[in-house]
Amino acid sequence: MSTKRVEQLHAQGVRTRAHLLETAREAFSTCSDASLNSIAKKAGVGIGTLYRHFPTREDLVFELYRAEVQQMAQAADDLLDEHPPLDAFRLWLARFARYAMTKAGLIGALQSATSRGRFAQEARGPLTAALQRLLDANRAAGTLRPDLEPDDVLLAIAGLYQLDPAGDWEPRAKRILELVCVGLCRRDTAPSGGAAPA
Amino acid sequence: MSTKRVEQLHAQGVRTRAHLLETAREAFSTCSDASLNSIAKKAGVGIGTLYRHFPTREDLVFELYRAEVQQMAQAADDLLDEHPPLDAFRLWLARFARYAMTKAGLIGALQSATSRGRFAQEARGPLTAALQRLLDANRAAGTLRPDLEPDDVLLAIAGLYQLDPAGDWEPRAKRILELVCVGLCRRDTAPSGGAAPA
DNA sequence: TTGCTTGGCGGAGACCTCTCCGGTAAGTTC
DNA sequence: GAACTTACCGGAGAGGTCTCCGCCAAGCAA
Repeated sequence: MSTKRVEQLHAQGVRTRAHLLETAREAFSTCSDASLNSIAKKAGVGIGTLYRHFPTREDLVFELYRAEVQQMAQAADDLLDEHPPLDAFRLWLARFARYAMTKAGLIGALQSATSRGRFAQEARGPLTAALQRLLDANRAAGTLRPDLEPDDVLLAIAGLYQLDPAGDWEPRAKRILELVCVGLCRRDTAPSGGAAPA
Repeated sequence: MSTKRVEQLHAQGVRTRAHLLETAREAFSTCSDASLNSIAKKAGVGIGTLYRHFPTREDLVFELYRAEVQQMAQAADDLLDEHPPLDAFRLWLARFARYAMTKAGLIGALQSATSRGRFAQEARGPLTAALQRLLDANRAAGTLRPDLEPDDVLLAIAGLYQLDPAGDWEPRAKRILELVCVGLCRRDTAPSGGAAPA
């Protein structure tokens, strides 16, 4: 008994956490708003255990999609490498929309990320950093307004959160993003063409 | 007993409803997210009664602010009378933001109004109608993009819903609205000045 | 060994939202 | 006025979220 459990000193917690995550991923893939209660039950742990590992629903969801968020941040760099700054920015926004709408539950967590909560720190970190790089590149290229902050962008695209992931969100998302892009462009520059500066 | 109750035929329901509304207004003014439970209790009615009168929280909140919503719709006309279309549009958005942030609970109801629910119909009715008038006037004046729908605007300003009414929301709201306005303007028109059309 | 500390665990319980249904009283018909 | 209809009322109960606390076992010190 003692030898068997040698590696399980503190490892028990790690395993419980991993198991919880696995169960949650499964549950969310079936039903995007599965109750935490049901997840704990399905994982065979008490509800208290779930809550100690993930104090809020957002914590759990974010943990589940941490990789996706990182990937989203990474995508900013990739897009900047392969495209002109403004195009990169636009493509990134489109990808952001698709990720948010596609992954069950991510949208809800993302929404609260714009305000408070642990998710706010952890998700906004990579996200705002990525946005900052995009904005910097565009500032250098003179394509977007020079006074923009990542938070402005995050707030400007908040309309995405109102969309119903189960419905026909794509055309509406496209419209929103288009509007936002125009709003973010330098006033003396045409949004996609090559108008003469003032 | 019978004479006393003459006017309470069906009026009992009306009175209960009014009393509920009164209690709710009071409760919300103290705590913007008072529980429906506590409101029913404070009003001295069963929770079921509250739910029959107001099937969802939004129904209750909307009823509370119905006058404000009407007023907001009316304001669109007033502003159009007194200002050029674009200014009217901007002033209206600013007022919208202030109303939404100021009135406890309205913001939450407004948020869900962009999607589904009874509030969606009832609040969006006046709101989208007002927006439609603003958009029409601006279309005629050539100031805003001619292809805009009220829903686009409602979605574009959804960032407001992320703001914390208790915090320092004003500068951020101002930034959002400014961005949105630029995005909604005709591309060949400067947002506030008089640039030459292409 | 024998405590003592500490991380991890489970679930009772407080409180909430929302549904459903039996009871009751107002109004109606005969 | 007796029976019937219909609105309205109250609260039990299902199911959620989240907190709190007692329990256990591992690791550590004497």
